[in-house]
Amino acid sequence: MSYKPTHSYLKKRISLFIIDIIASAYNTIVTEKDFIVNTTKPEFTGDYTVVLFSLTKKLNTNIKDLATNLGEHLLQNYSDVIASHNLTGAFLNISITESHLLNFLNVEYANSTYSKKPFHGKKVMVEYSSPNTNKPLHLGHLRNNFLGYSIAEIYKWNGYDVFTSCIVNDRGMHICKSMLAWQKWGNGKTPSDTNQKGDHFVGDYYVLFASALKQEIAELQQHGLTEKEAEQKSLLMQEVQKMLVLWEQGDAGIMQLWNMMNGWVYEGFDFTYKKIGTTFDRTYYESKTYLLGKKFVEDGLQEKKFFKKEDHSVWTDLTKYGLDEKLLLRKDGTSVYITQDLGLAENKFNDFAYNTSIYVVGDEQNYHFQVLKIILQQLEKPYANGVYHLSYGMVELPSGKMKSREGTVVDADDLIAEMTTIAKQHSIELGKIDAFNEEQLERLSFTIGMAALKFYLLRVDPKKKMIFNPEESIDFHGFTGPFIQYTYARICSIIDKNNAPITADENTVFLSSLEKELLLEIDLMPHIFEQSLAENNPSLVAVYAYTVAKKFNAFYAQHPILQAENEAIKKMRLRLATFVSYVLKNCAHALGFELPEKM
RNA sequence: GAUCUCGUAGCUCAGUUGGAUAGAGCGACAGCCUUCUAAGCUGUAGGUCAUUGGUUCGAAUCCAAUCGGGAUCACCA
Repeated sequence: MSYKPTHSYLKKRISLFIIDIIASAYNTIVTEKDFIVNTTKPEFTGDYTVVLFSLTKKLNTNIKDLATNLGEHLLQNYSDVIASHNLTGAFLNISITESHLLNFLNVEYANSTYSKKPFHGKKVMVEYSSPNTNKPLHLGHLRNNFLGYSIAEIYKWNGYDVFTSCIVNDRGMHICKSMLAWQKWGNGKTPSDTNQKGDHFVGDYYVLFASALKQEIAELQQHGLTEKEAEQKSLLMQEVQKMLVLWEQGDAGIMQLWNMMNGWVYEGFDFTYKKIGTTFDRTYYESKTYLLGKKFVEDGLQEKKFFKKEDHSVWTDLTKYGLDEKLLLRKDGTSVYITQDLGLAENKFNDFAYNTSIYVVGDEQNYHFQVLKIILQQLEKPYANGVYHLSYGMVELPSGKMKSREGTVVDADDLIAEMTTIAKQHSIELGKIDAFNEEQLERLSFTIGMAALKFYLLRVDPKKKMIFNPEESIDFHGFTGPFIQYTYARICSIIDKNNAPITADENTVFLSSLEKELLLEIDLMPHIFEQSLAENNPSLVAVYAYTVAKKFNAFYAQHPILQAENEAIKKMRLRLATFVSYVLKNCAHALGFELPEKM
């Protein structure tokens, strides 16, 4: 009759019980996939429900016999967990014993790392953020950063050895564009001259180039050229291409310009990364990995896995995978995007010997990563199969895609500042933090604003695109980060106000149905984190944290802990509150935001 | 054109991988602050799950077609 802290949640244990019973009573092997265990709908009595349809078919028996049989065996063999059962239709509803739940609570409530898996040595590399050094970060990058950070934390929680990395796209055509623009129209100005963050400063020159190019192409089109022809004929584009070749040759002047401008950008990025709490175990630079990629292409060419066209460009034929031919090296010998990713994969494997390598990159690059994996397989790299693209949808505005050229980009720095300001206004209006000094208020506002922002971006399934309406500011009420924070702060205050030691016999306690629900919810935490990892989807954790917090608030709004009818119940509720606070804290940690003890 | 993807309440999103009468938040409306934090709680209204057909005990979920949005198919990254 004692609870064993196995972290094996009830839903799973019930499945295993049933597999066991069927093996002995029916002499048949079934697996967890042969039947379903659900949480029971509120209108029926019970906690978990086994759906019997598929089992009756498999066992060639009728529902009633099977239900009676299962029910009896459950009660006999697992009486410490199973209290009772009833059958409605083909749904076998099972109730969990109160003693099991109370034991669970009493053993685990003080376990601040409840549901955390022990280290098992499997290595995961998570690459995320991956900025371009030609423009500042925007809302889409924030989704990427928060996703990458969160998924790394979820892997850690599940016992993985995690190594985070960032690839900086610091070279290529787009970088040359902003360099050329600065060379032409910058008049030697620096970010401090215009009092701008470095990334914003450089980004402005990228936009400047884009509009100049657009104008030039429009003029050429008036002379009867198609858009594509115009782009090829464009003097600006030709200059950019020349600059790229010079860059790859290591031209001293170009390198100096490149280093200077990238330096400005990094300064700006560092500021933003620090704010949003993004860190990497290692930063890779495309400028340093692309040469290795070129070598791989040469290797593949030698081994006749790739082929060269008449103009000296190098390709691989992917038609047998249902894809097209793919360019690997341009005719002028310079490398393309995928070339550097080949080198990068090798570098990452040499540095970390990963089992799995996750790339957090937008879904517009699904094709790219499909191709990358195939090419690595063509090259017979041992790490090829571990490549996984964590593809996420774009963040769009109600009017459609964000476009930097049209000025419809939601800038990351601006948004962070705005969230902090709103949080501050709320805090002052509510008047709860009057005792705070200016610095504490600033810190709290930032913590709350960031939680709102992070939760907002993480609560949605990553693979779906999401719509952000700048007209309506991000909410601080309801299904939000601040709601989790609020609940946590309340619990802290409850515990704080009860210093008096309580001694009572726990066995006299009875759980209300809501408390039971809350405990069953907490019991599910290991399952949620496993699922979240299996799907590479932090939104499950966000939803979970909200559900737990919601249930806590719902019950304790009406049943005050400190006014409980007797000491035993008070003690039990304090323990439950503590347990909830740990769960919330761990969820928040996985989602990358802080929980203040007072707000 | 080809491939992929999405379509659920006025808006933003869930929906436990095929299970019972489809759920939250926001917004709207009605209540609740002399008792642990009202960034909260309780209630009401709001749905032909894009459409049509199929598969079966059972479909928002699987299959097909249609309509509608988006992405990719670059010597951009």
